[in-house]
Parts: sequence; C-alpha cells; structure tokens
Amino acid sequence: MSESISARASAQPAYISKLNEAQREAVEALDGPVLVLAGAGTGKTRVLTTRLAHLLYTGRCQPGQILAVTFTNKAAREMKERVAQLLGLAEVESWWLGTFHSLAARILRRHAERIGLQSNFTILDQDDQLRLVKQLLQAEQIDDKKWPARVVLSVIERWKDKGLTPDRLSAADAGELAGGRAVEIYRLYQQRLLTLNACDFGDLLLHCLTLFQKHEDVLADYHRRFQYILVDEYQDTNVAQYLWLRLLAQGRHNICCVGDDDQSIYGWRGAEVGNILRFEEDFPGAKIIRLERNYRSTGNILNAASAVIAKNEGRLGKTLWTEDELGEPVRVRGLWDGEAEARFVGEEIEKLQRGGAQLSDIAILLRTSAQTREFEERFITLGLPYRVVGGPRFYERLEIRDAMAYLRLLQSTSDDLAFERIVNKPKRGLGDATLRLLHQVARAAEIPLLAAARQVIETDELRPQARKSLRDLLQQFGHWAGMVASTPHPELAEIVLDESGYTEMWQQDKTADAPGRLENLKELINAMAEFDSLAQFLEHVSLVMETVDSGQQDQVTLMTLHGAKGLEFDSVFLVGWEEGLFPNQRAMDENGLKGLEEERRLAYVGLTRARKRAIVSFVANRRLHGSWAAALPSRFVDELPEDAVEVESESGLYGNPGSFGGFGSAGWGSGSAWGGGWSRERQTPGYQRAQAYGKRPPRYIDGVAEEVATLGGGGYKVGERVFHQKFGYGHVTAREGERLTIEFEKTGEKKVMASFVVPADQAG
DNA sequence: CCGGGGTCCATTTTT
DNA sequence: TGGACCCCGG
Repeated sequence: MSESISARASAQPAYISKLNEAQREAVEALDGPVLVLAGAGTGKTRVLTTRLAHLLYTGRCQPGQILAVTFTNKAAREMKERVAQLLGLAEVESWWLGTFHSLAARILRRHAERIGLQSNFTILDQDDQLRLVKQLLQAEQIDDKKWPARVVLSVIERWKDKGLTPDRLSAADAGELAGGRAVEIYRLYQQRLLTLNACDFGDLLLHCLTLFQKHEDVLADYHRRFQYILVDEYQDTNVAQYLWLRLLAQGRHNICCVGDDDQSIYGWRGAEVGNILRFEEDFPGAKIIRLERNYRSTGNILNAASAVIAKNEGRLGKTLWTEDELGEPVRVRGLWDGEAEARFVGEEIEKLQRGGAQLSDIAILLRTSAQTREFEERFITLGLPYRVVGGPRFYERLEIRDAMAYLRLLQSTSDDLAFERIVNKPKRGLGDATLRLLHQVARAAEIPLLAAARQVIETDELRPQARKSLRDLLQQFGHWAGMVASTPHPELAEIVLDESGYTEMWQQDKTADAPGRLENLKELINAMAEFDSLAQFLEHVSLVMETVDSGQQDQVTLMTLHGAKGLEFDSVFLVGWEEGLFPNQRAMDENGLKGLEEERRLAYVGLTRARKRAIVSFVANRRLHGSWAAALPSRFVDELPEDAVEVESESGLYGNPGSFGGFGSAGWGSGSAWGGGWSRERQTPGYQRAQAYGKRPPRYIDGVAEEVATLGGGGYKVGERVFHQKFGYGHVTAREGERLTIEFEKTGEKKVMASFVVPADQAG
C-alpha cells in the first residue's frame, strides 16, 4: 500500500490545491514541533486529516508510525473516515489513531504487568469509582455527609489530571478535605484499584506516565515507533496528557498540535489552557501557524464573536476574517421570563420553517441542561420535533450496567465491584449479611470476593439458604466461564442473562420502564455482534460510552454550549444570557477571573456555531430552584458590538433603541460599575432572589403583553417611588441608564431594569 | 426488602 | 420546583 502511495509523490496531490495558504503551510510543515492555531470554522479538521494523508502520501512514514490523538471518539472516527477517503485506503483499524484514553489503554494493556496490573484489567466508570470512594470513606470513618464521595473523587481526579500520584503529594495538599486525609484516601483508592485489577480513566494516562518514566526500554520502543505525532483540540489537554505527549515526542520532536485557546472550555475538568499558551517554550523551535480565514459564519456573526472574545486577557490572539457578506445582524432579544423565551424561540423557529429552513439546521444552545425543560414543554405544545443532545447514555443505564457487570466478572474474576453489583440481582437472598461476610473473608485472605465466595460455601458460616444460593451462583459462573472460549459472545451474553434470571427479573417487573429495559438488553446483545471478542466489546463500552443517534429526522437540536463545540448550524439560538446563569455565578465564585474568561469562551464558542444567524436572548425573571429571581442581561450582551447587532426594541426590556446602554457611552453596560469592573472583591450576584414570591410573575404589565410592555425606561429619578410586579413598592436609590437600583420596602435593595417598574401611582 | 416521606441540593461532563 | 438520597416503618 505504501508503495503505491509514494509512487505518486512526484506530482502535487490534488488535496493540497484545495487548501488556502495557511492551511497548506500547516499541512506541509511536517518536521519539528508545529502549533496550528485554528480559529472556529477555519478548516481545522481538513488540515488535520490532510496533514495525516500527506505524511503517508509523501512516503514519510508508514501508517503505524503515526500517533494521532483526539479527545472524542467521534473526532477519531471522523478522522479515520476522512483519511481513508482521501487516500482510498480501507484499513485504518490498526492505526494509532484514537482518543487519549483509548491509545493509553492500548499501550497499557501491552505492559500492564510492569505497573502491577494484568492485561485484562477493567476500566471503571464513574459509578464504580464513586462506590469505591464511598466504601473507603466509610472504612476510614470519614463523615460522608461532610465530605461527599463525589467531592473527594473529583479532587482525586484533578490530582490525576495533573499527573500527581499519591507519592507526589503530601498530606498537606489535602487541606481540610476529608478531614485532612484526602491524600490517604487517594493512596488507598489506588491500592484498591490495583487489587481489583482495575483502572479509572485518569489511571490510563497516569500509569502510562509511570510506565514511560520507569521503563526506558518501553519508552524507547515507542520513540522508535511514533515518528510523527498529531494532536487535536490541544487547548483541552490536561497536564497528564501534556506530559504523556511530551514524553512520546522526545524521540523525534515531530509533534503537531492543533487547537484554539479561545475555545478552551473544560478547565473545570482539568484542562490547562496554559498548555497551548506555553507551546513555544515547551517545544523549542516550534512553528506557529494561524488559521484565521473563517469559512463558516457571516461577517456580523464573526464580528460579534471576535468582539466578545477580545475582552479576554492572555490570549494568543487571532483575527478571524471572512469573505462572506455581513449577513443578518445578530439579534438580541429581552423577554419577561423563561416561558416567554421558549415561546419566542418557538415562534422564530416556526418562521424559519415557513421560510424553508430545515429543523436540523437549527440549534438552541443553553448554559445548563436544566434549561431544556421549558423549551421541551413549549415544543411539545407546538408539536415541534426536537432532540435533546446529552441525555443519559445508553451504557450508563442501570440494566446495561448490570448486564455488563456479569460479563465483566466473567472476564476478570477479581472485579469485586461487578460482583457486588450482581450478586443479588436478581434477588437471591444474598443481602448485606452475606456480603459483609464475604468482604471479611476476602480482606483476611487478600483475595477477590468471588474467590472468597468459593471458600465460604465450603464452610457453615452462612445460613443454609444463602449458602445454597451462593453455591448455585458460583456454579453458574463456572459453567459460563467454561463456555467463553467456545461460544460466540453475543450468544454467551444472552445465556448469562437468561440463566442468571436477570432477564426474567425485568419480565416480571410491572413498572412502566421495564419493557424499555428489556429492549435495551436486546440492543446490547445486538451491539456485541460487531466485536471480535468479549474483551474487545468490554473495552469498547468502557471507552466509547456513547449513544447511538437513532432516527435522523428533521428535528431542532437542544444542547448545552459545551455540547455544541465542534458543531455548526444555520441558525443558533443563544438563550439565557443573564448574569448569574451565563456567565455562571458559580464558575465566577469558584474560579474568579479565570472562571469568567472561560464563560466568555463559551459565549465565543456559542456564537461561532452559527452559519447564517444568531439570536441571543435573556429574560428578566428566571425561576431558579423553585423561587423566582430577577435577572439582569449578561455582561456578554453588552460586549456585543453595536454595529453587528440588532436589539429588538419592541421588547421594551432594553428600553428605547437609542438608549441601549451597552452600545453607547452613556449606558449601564460601558460604565465601570458593571462593564469590565467585575472582580473577586466586588461581585454582584446575578440574580436577586424573591423568596417571598413563589408564584410566577404576571405576564402583563398594565394590561400590555410582556413583549411590548415598555414604559420608556430611563425616565425614573433617584428618590422616586416605584412599583415592581414581583418585589412590590420601593424607592429608586441609584440609576445607571436602564439599570435602576431600588430599595424595596419588603425585599431590600435590588437592581432591576427600568422597564420592569412603573411609577408607584400607576401601580394597580 | 420495599416504599413513603423527609431532607438537602442544586453548572458545564469529550473519556 | 423537582430529583436524589437516606432513614425508618411495615
């Protein structure tokens, strides 16, 4: 295959001529470290795949000598498909092209014994991890009310993200966490994983680091192997991933990272923007190539996005441009509350639809997944087809996880977590008491639960009934284990689920979701057929926990801003742009300016998803965990440039067109009190809670529908007595353009938009 | 072992 | 407001 590729090396391949200058440079700079800064919509994927194809086409190396890393399975799949297409190659399965985690797992399985695992180790999911931490906290008598397992686990995960093994930490690093004993818990957790012959996601990388650092021969082997390294979404790498790459790149120094610092939105998960910002220092002699020509969005959308992101500090800096026309302005719309917002979006979608738009070209992007609800309700009422991206995943479902536990235990008999999960599912009379005994025996003899069970049934420690029940179960497992080699795995799975009584358990179940669960189990077995072995299937499930997108109909997409990265739509609704929700108060509270900047990058990501039109909306009243809260427009609304935006004046919620503060010099947005003045010291809560009002605020003001309920705004004077539908009477104490500070008689001082109050004498 | 009822708590989630 | 979780009673 490589011969035929290199034979063509003399002529310039057709794919090169399709690239613009910067893209071509990025494809052709094959040697040494390269950082490709690829702004949104600048053809990043094309560059990545073309570069990979080019490496092969020019005969630089063989497919097996390239390490190509992505973050998502989807990205890996797409790259495989596109490269295969470019080169007319079919066989890409053996390539080192995949996610960090899958590649690390592949390496680790080859050398598992060097770090104390067997190569059939289990990869735990979040649920297993949590149960493990819970057990440890309990055993260590740490109050899990005060230190919930999920909090402790997330700290451990952040340590892992940073490449910190327990021995690199001191007790003091735990601070107060888990009563100051978090590092101890971490150490125990790691020990426990080893005895379970298991890894969590973080370990896949962490163990690799240990492997490379402690075993030079192994690292040298990979240095020889990987002549070229390609990395996608570099801005999202964490420290462990960075170290992993750096160790591997030490051999040839041919590393090409593609990313966009402005789209780094996973800092809360351990991603370090610093990795991309420091690239030149980390990889001396690096070439930096900027892709700045955008092929996706109109001029107005691009200008809006650029202006917002320009407010961030510490960027590498790019200037996106397009030859496309300015197009429609970005629309900004204020509404009374979430319900009105959903209604507005629904109407707009229907208008688009009447104009011939496909629903699949429309997306609604939310900051939090809880926001989907109001839209779903509205869309159901309208009969508007929609899909929510990012719901519960197939492999996370209870019945699937149970079924998987049976199979995992067959695969790895020391998988205690799997054992615990299924020992009494279906009910076998093996409850707490039995399990406690098994744990005791297992701990004393330092053996897995399954082995302990084998011992226990030979004694009379259990009540006869439990003993028989357990013996039967073990017998079944022995029987199934004997079939593994000779039975096709989908068939085996079916047998296990039937003979264990698991399928029957759901058949007997009369609750509404039982039939669905049985369906899912069938689907699971069908899915297995696509894999060569049980082991391969289990690996797939652990690493590729994704839902199959069923029914590709014409539907509107509802998803979080995070979920939207990498996607694009003709029309994008950016909803809930309110202080506190977006930028999210918690992000700012916990991470200060960094948090705010990450939120701003989310705004940038959101805007740049749009090809033709972007519509931003915010509401004045948001229901937040049950109670109503008054909201102010997001500062990001202010940051939109006036000439790319059209504020919909009839809404009234933004006052008179001419007095839209954020766009002028006199308004509230540009004033230092709000615009750029946010800091750790001076935080203004985004939402003013109205605890006293459990009811939805009225949708009409003085008999005028909310969208047109404008009272001019800005006409109030300090000291004037006013009435607010929700907060009641109060006096204006300060005024910044449309933004009034009012001392309410019942609820104290709040900031509200002028259009939401009426003079006290007009209240009624 | 189950369900009722009280309590507490509410981002984002590529693998 | 609603969901997840826990405790206790049957």
